Amino acid sequence: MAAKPLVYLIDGSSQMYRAFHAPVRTADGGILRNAHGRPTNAVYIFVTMLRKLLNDFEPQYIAASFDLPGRTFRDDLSADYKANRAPMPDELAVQIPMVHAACEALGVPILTSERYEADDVIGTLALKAVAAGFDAAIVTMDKDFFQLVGAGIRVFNPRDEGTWYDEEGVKEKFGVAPAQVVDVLALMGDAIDNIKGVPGIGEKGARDLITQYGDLETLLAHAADVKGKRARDGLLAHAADARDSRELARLRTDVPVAFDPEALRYRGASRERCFEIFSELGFRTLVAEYAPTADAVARDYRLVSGVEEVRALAARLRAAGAFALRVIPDRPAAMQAAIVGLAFSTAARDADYLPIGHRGLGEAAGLAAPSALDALRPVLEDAAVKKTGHDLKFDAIVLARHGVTLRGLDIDTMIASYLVDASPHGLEDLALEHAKYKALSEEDVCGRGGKAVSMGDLPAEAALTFACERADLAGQLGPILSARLRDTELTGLYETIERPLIPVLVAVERAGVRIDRDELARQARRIEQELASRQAQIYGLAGEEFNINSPKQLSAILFEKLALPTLQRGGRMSTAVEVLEELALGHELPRLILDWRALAKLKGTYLDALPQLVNPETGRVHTCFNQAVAATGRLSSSDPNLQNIPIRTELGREIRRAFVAGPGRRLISADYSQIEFRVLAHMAGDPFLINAFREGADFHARTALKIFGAASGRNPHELRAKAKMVNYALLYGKTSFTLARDIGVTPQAAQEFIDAYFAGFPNVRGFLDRTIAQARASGVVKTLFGRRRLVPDLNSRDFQRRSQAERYAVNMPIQGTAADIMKRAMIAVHDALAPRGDARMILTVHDELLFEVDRERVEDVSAIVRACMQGAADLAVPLTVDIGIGGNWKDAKP
DNA sequence: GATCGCGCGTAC
DNA sequence: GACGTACGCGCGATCC
Repeated sequence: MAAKPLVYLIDGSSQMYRAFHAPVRTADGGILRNAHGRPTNAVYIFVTMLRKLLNDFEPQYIAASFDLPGRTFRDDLSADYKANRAPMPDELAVQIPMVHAACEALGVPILTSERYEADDVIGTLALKAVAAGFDAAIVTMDKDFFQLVGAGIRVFNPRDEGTWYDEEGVKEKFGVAPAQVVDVLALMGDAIDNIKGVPGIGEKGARDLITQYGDLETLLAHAADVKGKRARDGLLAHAADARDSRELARLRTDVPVAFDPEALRYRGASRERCFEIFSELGFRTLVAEYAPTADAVARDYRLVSGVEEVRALAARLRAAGAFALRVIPDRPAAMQAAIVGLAFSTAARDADYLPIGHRGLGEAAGLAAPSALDALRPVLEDAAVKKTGHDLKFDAIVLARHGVTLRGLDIDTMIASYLVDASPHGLEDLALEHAKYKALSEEDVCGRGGKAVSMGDLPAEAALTFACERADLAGQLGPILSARLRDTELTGLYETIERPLIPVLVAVERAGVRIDRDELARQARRIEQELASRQAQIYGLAGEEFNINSPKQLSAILFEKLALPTLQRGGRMSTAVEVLEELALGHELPRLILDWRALAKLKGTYLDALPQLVNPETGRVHTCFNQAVAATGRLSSSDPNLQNIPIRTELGREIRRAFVAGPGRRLISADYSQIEFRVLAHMAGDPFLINAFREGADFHARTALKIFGAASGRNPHELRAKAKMVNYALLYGKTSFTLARDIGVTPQAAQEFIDAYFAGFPNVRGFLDRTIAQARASGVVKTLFGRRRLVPDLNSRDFQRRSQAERYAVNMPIQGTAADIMKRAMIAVHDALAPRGDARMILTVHDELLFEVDRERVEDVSAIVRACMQGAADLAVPLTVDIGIGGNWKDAKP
């Protein structure tokens, strides 16, 4: 017998309700929302479920049924029906039209009824479908539907991997046959829908009684024989309620709705509609999936081969006066990559690809790199010919390593996009946002995971479209983002700080830092011994061996086996340092764990990792500075991160001994002193703070004096330490609660410190209040140099989101202004040192610059560095710079 | 076997 | 619930 066609009937309203209440939270603890702050969590989960269903079962017939607002026949049956149900939350109600739209877009027809609930529509259609020779699958998590199972009808619960229920499944899950389900529901009632049921009978009792007596009428007829006084009394007194409840629980199967298979035929998703509504909803991965590809767009992407064609290309680039480019590398690290090819675009949907390093089988493995680059060098190095790209620093570094100095940098679309809005700004994201189509990803071309190959392993023809598209898109996006910069008054910031910084970072990354690998190896050996001895002690105290690095295993040992007090930190058994510090007072083991962890961290993150990142070409470590990551405008460092090398503990600081100057050279470390507090003093215009800095006073001691008074008679060192913490608390928008925990006083006392601070510095309070008020009105906060950060949540009703936004709002202008100043200093220092050739900048760590300098030029260079850094901004307070000199980074710290 | 989120820890 | 900005390691769950 041929299988009958199967129709899927989705219980839309209940699926949506459950999707809304699913315990899914975003990182900030709120529910999912789109860019406009509209809640989208229920839509997201519903859509995920629906797509999985469509994907897994490829249904031929499908529909989703939804309730409409308003009375239904059940309200007429019982005045109390659903009286206990809270009204639908607004945040769910606003998602209903979006769920409907998503169903339509995905090709799933929607069914509603004025007078009946979605449940009843589904019940009726299921029966009619069976009568018409179909099988039916009811997609729901609601147990009420078990009553319909049998004779071609099954229930599918889409939760987790999904579960199918036939008659046997219902018996197993619910304990009775489908025909008995209504009777069980009638007895047990439903508190949420306000179906009364019978007092004294719960779920288990109801199931047992119906199993024993077969059905409700038989049970009621024999009510007097029922064992158990409560159940018996309940049945005798509430027979009528039980019968009424049964009618409420019974799904109607006579709703006036026609079963029209053609109306229920799955229509397939509409790419355009899905792209449109998922864009509106802000579902990035889905937007990417349904985005149009560029196939439909007519593009002229050409492969360049032969010396003549390269010369012609160079001439065209020069004639154009400006172009977009992309270097196609054989690996992601700029300081190691070889050039596989170069892509150029001088007009939208038009690009050339010059392959030079393909090992593939294509006829054009490419020109020899030197001759191709020689032909292009004049135009690449000509500052009068403007270059656009996406992450120009990368192209510039790779080209520089191949002997070409990229000049005439114009628009970097990655940085421009980041300045406008720090949300994702990969070229593919920007293509979707601005060009409205899906760009080829490297994965599309090279494969993903372990099977991925390098661009260089592909024939040139295979890389052609990808490469040309990179340059083409950058070229198309350039003017768009340039206009966005103008609209947001960021052109000046871009042109005076971010763009000139690119060649500085190119130089710093290329210079790299010399590493003493022997020193690292010595330290690693010493730490290994320490680790081994502590490990033995730890296992001894624990009474068994376990993985100390596993928080899970560790908490099992500490809190279960040794039954140490679980100092609650947010309900979870944390093994974080504060917790272990406290436990260490009562037991020997936590201290050993802390020591072990500190040692393991040093070894794993620094001592073992750093030597592996030494570049074989240069013998140095070349970190990558990312100019488009940090929300405040700071630079970040990765591969390796050289901005978190230990300094606070003596043992950690030792690692800095391995960062050394080359022969005949010295390291100069130049730190801005208290730059963020100076920025605060300036921006707040506080006369007392400004004077403190002008007089060169000890800043924290001065604040201590102001907020605690001179007459308190307490230890001034202690007061200074407390004032320092209050100062930092202000910078980060800390609350009295956390400040109290940090400085070991009550929250009330901490609040008094904060109050005293604001009383002493009324301008600071005014500045912070003003910043938040302006941000609330405009949605952005700004630094002194015009850098901005979006803070959309300042008007959120959610206290937590709002408070977080307020902390962002007060912190960003200060941290960001300090970052602006440092960037200006870097440009100035670079410009001053570049022509000399006796000194190079090799690191930047937020308020510190590190230089490697010829030994006999140290004094000279120190003076230049100091002058450039101190002159990087004209504030109401002086900027001061502390300088230290040494053969390694540890000794050079002032 | 690769990937990803989490807990934790380092810096400023 | 409670401190801003980053990056990276090891673990272990999950996906394939």
